Parts: sequence; C-alpha cells; structure tokens
Amino acid sequence: MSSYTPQQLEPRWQAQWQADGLYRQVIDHNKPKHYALTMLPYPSGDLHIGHWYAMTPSDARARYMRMKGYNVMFPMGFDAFGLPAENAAIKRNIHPQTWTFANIERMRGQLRSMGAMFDWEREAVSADPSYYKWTQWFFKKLIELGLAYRKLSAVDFCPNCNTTLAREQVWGDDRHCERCGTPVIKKDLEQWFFKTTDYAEELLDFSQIDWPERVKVMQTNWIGRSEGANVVFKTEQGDEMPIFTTRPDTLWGATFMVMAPEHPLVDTITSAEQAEAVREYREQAQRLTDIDRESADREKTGVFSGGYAVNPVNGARIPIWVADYVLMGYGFGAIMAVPAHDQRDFEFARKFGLEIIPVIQPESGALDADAMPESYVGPGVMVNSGPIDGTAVSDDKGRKNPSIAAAIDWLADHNAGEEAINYRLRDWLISRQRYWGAPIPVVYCPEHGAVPVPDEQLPVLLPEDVEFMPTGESPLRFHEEFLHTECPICGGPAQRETDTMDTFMCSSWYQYRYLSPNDDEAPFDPTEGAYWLPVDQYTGGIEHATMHLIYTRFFTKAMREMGLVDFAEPMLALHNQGMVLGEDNEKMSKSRGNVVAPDDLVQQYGADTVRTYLMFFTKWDQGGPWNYDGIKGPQRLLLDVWDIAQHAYAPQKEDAQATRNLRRKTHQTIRKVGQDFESFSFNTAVAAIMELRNTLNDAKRNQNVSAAAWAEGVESMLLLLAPIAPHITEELWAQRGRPYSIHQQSWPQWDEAIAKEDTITLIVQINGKVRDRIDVPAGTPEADLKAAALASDNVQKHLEGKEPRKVIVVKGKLVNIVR
RNA sequence: GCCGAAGUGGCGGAAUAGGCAGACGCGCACGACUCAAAAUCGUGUUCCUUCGGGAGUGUGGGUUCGAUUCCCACCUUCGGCACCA
Repeated sequence: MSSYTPQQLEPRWQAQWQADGLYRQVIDHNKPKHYALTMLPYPSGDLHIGHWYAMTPSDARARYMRMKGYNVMFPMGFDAFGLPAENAAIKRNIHPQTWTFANIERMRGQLRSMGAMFDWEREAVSADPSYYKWTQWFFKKLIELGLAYRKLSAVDFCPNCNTTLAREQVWGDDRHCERCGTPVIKKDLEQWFFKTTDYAEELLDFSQIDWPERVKVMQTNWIGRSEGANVVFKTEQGDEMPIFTTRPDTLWGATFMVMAPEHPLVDTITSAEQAEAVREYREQAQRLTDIDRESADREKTGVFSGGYAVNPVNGARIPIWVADYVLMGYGFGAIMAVPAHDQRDFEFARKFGLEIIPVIQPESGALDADAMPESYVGPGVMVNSGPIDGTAVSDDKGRKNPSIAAAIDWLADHNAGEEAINYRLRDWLISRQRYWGAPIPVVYCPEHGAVPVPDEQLPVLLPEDVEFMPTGESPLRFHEEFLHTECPICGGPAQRETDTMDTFMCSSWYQYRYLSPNDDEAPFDPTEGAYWLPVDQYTGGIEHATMHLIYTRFFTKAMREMGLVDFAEPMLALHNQGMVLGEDNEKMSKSRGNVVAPDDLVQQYGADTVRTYLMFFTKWDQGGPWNYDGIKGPQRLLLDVWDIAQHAYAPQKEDAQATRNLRRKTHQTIRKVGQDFESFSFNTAVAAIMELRNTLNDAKRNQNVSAAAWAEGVESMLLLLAPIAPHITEELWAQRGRPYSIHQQSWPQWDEAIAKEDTITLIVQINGKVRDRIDVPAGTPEADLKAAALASDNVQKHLEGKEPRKVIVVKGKLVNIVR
C-alpha cells in the first residue's frame, strides 16, 4: 500500500493523457455529439479560484457526458484583447503583446494543473492575427449586410478607460463604467455601430433555448419592448413631428408637446420671444450629467418654445415645450403630453399651469381636472375623445386594450399614424479608442469615404511600435505609418480607421473558431460546424447576461444571414454558476487581501481535492464565501477512497444482509449521482459519494460483505468520482488492474431491483406528531400498516382508550391517526 | 416605483407532484491511540426540558388529517430595470 501523493501522481497522469491524446476531440459519426463550452478567460496573469470554480464543474459535467456515450468537445481559449494589457503597458512599460502572451503561457500551465479534458489542439487566442483576421472579416460582412454603420451621436465615454462604451457596458443608477466603476460622460463622436436593434424582436424569443429564467428576464428587460403607435403631429411651420406613444387612446387628451433639448427641430419652432430662454435652458441641460437628468425624483424643468403643433386627431393647437425629461435616445425624442393620464406629464402641467383634459372616465365617476391629485392610469371608458368615445379601457397593453385598438384603427383609417413597437435596446457601439484590440478594417478616402479593406489585405495588423498614452484617442492615430495608406478604390492617399473593436466582438464568435482554429480559408470549417454546432451546453457567470450573451445571439443571427450557419441560437442550454467570495464574504480583491490562490491549494492538497471541494462546498448556481477548513471534508474523502481502493479485502464473517445493504447503497448512489450531474447539483453528487464511502468503510471494518459486492462498490465509486477527481481515480483504476483509461469507461448502470429498499420505517403520527417508528417490509398492504400503527404501545397510550376519529395511511410512508 | 431570486442548527448546505426537518460535510464536545501534540479512529452534536415531553425552516394569518413545500399579507437581503413616453 502506498500513500496518496497527488503532487506526484497528478502531473504524471496529465503527461500520460497528453501523450496518448486522450482528450483529442474529433468528429465521430458513430456517436452523438455534445459541445460543452465554458466562458473563456481573459489572460489577466493568474488563474484565480473563480476560474476554477467556473471551469472544474463544467469539466466534470463534460466528462460525465463523455462516459454517458457522447462524443464531447470541450475547448478552451483566451479572450486576449483588452484594456488591462494596455494599462500594464502604460504603468510598467511592458508591451501589451508581451504581457498578454506571457500571461497566456503561464495560464496554460495553470489550466493544465486542473486536469480538465480541454482539447488544446482546438485552442483559440483572439489577439492572434490568425484569429482577428476573421474578426475583421466579420466586421466587413456586417457592413455588407447593412448591419454595421457609422454615425455621429452623443455616446457614453469612460474618462478613466479613455474610450467610448456600448450602452450595455454602462451600469447602475450612477451610470458607471462596467470595467472600472468610473461614472461615464457624454461625448459627441462619430462611431461604428452594429444594428442589434434589427433583431430586437427575435432576441425576445427564447423558445428555442433552455436558458435560466433570470437571464431571459434580464434580456427581456434590457430589450424593453413597448407596444403603441407612431403619430405624426405637424408644427405650425409645417414640419412633421412624429412621436411614439403607448397610449394612442389618450391622443384626444394631449394638451401640449415636449421635445428633448437636443431635438433637431427645436431651433425651427422656437419663437423670437422665447429664443433666449430656450437657448439658456439647452445650455443648462447640456451641463447636467446623465445621472442628474435621468433621476426620476428630480423636479421637472422645462421652457416654452413659443411654437405650436397641431393634434392630428382633432386639429387642436397645442404648445410645444422643451424639457429634459424627454430623452433624445428613445422613440423620436419628442412626446405628446397627456397630463390627465401620465404622471410625468401631470407633474409638468401642474408646475407650469398647463391645461389638463381627462379622456378616461373611471368607474367611480368623472375626473375633475382641477382637483385631481395625480394622473389617472387605470381602466374605465373613453370620454371627450370624439370617434372613440364610449370605448372600454382595460389595464392591458397594446391592442389587447379595446381603447388602444380603436385609436390605432382610427389613426390608420385617417392616415395620421400607425401601430408601432418601440424598443429600449440601442445599437451596439463597437468603436474603442484603444490600441490593444482588433483594428477596424476601414480606410477613409477624401474621394470615396469609408472604404472597407479588401479581403486579401486582411488582417489589418496592429503595429507593435506605438506610444501608449491615455489621451482619449487611439494610440494608432499617432502612428504615421499605420495611419497613412492608400484608398483601395482609387489608390489615392487615405487614412486608416484608428479605433479598434470592442473585445466583446471577438468573444461573440469564439465558439465557432474552436472548430478549426488554424483555418486560413474561413472563420471555421463547415464540415466541423455541421457536426459540432450549435453549442449544447454553455456555462459561465451571470454578469454577461445583457452583454456577451446578447451580442453572441445577435452575431449568430447575423451569421445565419451570411449563410454560415442554419440555426438562430448559438447555445441551446445555459447554466450560470455563482461567485466564490473571500472568507470575509466580500468580493475577492488584492486590495482586500482575501484572495484565494489555487496554485497554493493545488500544491498543498492536489487538484483533485480542490476540484472536489469546489463542487461540494455550496450549490454551484449560488456560490458563496470560501472556507479554508471546509476543504478537509473532500480531502478526507479522497484519502479514504485511496485506502479503500487499495485495501486487500477478504471477508471474515460474510453476512447476506450486509452484502445486500452495500449493493443497495452502491446502486442507489449510481442512480443519485447520475441524476445530480444531469441537474448540475454537484454538491449533492459529492455528498452521495461520501455516503457510499461511509458504507464501504463500515464494510471494511466489519469484513462482512462478499468480495464481489465489495469490488462492485469500490469500482462504482471510482467511476462515479472519475469526472470530479480525474487523477486519483485513474491511478486507483490502474492499480486495480482495470483497463486504461477510466475516462473511457461507460458510466455505471444501476439495477432498480437492487436499489430498492426492502424494509421501510413506517412513521406513526397522532394528529400530525410523530409518536412511533416501526420497521415493516416494503410493500406491506395498507390495512396491515394501519393495524401495526394502532398496535403500537405509544399510540395506545396517547389514544387513552378512545377510538380514533380517522386514520390516514400513506402507503410506504406513514400512518396519521386523528384523535 | 416596477420585475425577479432568496431567507432552514455555530457554519456551508440537504429534503418541496404536501408526509421522519436538518442528508453530507465543516466546526465543536467527549473518549481511544500518544510522554505530549498533530493526524487518525469511535461516540455525540437544532433549541428548551421538571426527561413525561415541548418548541422549531424570516414574521403574522389561511387551506389541510398533515405545510420548509400551497395561498394571502408583511419584514429583510441580494440582483435587474427605471422620467423609456
């Protein structure tokens, strides 16, 4: 018998597996495929415990699927472009490329120490020119499809990261940068966008995918669909002034209009008398940050423009106000205001003494415009509304509400508007004023404008010799050689685009690059794609719910338009893990000093123990604070497994009942662990294996089970543990003379007859309180259960000679006697 | 404000087509081994108790023979959205 030394055994098996290509994952049409994917890491320098927490259960489940008979692909790569590399360059004068690729090298080694079944021949690195060539190619394809465009607009800019951000990367009430937490500011810049909004409706359809409810709700909120109508008002100057409203039924109650301060028509409609006031108001609005402007509790401000609009439903002449509670970025940047039935408009009208006309009459009677304390938003019946008077108003949204349906029909009949749907989702801003990203493959020619770089010139390589200075402009702008080029159309002098792409662009299609990471002809090999795609099981953190997970869905839909794939959803199933916190229950960070280093743990306990603990210590979806003492449980488990599997078992006083009990436990455990792997309940799977260990320990001590039952128990335990602790199980499997490799064995099967309990503990209750427990054979008829319960001494005592009023018998479980 | 998730021993967590609350583990206590300690092994471990029992899954109600599980109201924590027309 040897002692368990994972520090020696684990690297030995890792080398063996690699030498044998045990985890090479190639097309095999004889087996069903399973594409398991876990979110790829950013090469920040060290693999931290959070990576282990995300990856090892994903690996265990991929291994389980493999043992279940699937041909499993489980690749790994690096999301290698991004800001930290550039910040390191600025701070420590290391080139981002050097820094990044050194980190990748280091993390590869750390990932190997995990013993995961990654197929390293499928590795993809997004900062490698052979990868970003195709990121650039996709950019061009999106232009061709009309899904990428350049626009000047007020965009979110992080003054700390010195770059613009997508709307999705601006978080929280204070509108801070998702990366660094700095509040963002607005800047007017010409930037590249992807038309994610084209797919707003399709992105709301989750019927093809099995994703967590939470993610679906978050994406649904994010996309923010509203049903209503577009209605065209006309200004007195004759300009069309379209607005969007979810309540077209209240059009007859519109008493004024409001334009956002940035609205292009503001100058046209403003009267000479009001010009100065409007100018002042606009300047003041510009000075306010978004945080101030968008806080709902702030008192409404605004100014009369002096202009008027005509309500198309009744010809009413109503004043146009300018106010910052209307946002330029949503709808048309202008609204009709119906103070009687919208709280925001109501507050505005009361403050500025504007007219209020109720058009919905609640059941309780007519509203009094002068007395109402707040707007009325409930159901009722339409009044003061000409053609739709008398129509019922329900609480429903859109056409389901009879009054809204009537209004929409009226608008369509009179050519005044049409049914419309508006989304909160904005197009994806992908330009970044940073160096360490994939260059946007576009050239600007004075003659031909923005011209995409021809395919044969891809990739547009990042030059290495650049100055890293956080100027708010891309460092590439100051690189003369890069900047100056020729127009692909006329050959005349032209300038390159110097912004790079959002790194979320790189990670939007990485699951496809794994199929053929060295392919120079296409982003991925269609033969590989036909077999492996789409991803069957995706795992990763919830923090990407409205970023990466929306982008990659958009990307796949665009790839469908490109004819590259024939499906609409990139990942059929998704499971989110939680987060490991420090022992102090806080997010791990160097500054807090609560970081758990997996390398040290592996050194001390071995990777198998770390893996087992990470799967055991909490529910995976939930995460929680790390606890250094807790790892002793899994450590003892593996030490016991080591002793049990090496034990030269010889029965002394063989007992049929003990043998039966062990076999039952073995088969019950096989059943339980399989169920738990299916449902990602890894903590209870490990607990079940611990129970089997306990039963085997009893048998070992008592030497009273048959040799066959012992061997069955031990080897089943090794097989069940193999996905969780791949090294120790491989070693013990080999030591027991079983065929290499344990990871190529079939998942064990259970026999229901053996797993079945043959006695049950009957619970005897009186008025719902447990008064006795009686062991009876499984399958005892109800009448006998009842008789046994009534015969109990304790029951007789509590009944005090009285007849029970009622006896409830639950077969195989309990008897409840109602006194 | 709106939407969603969650509240169970000292701790992490089990158990919900309504049926033994606390699986498994950590920790702790006692015992064994040891000169001693660690490790290991064994026993115990929700609380209260006059040792008969009683109380107990955030709080208060309800349905039921029976509720951690279902219903209503509320409290707390976390997450998302929020002047989105």
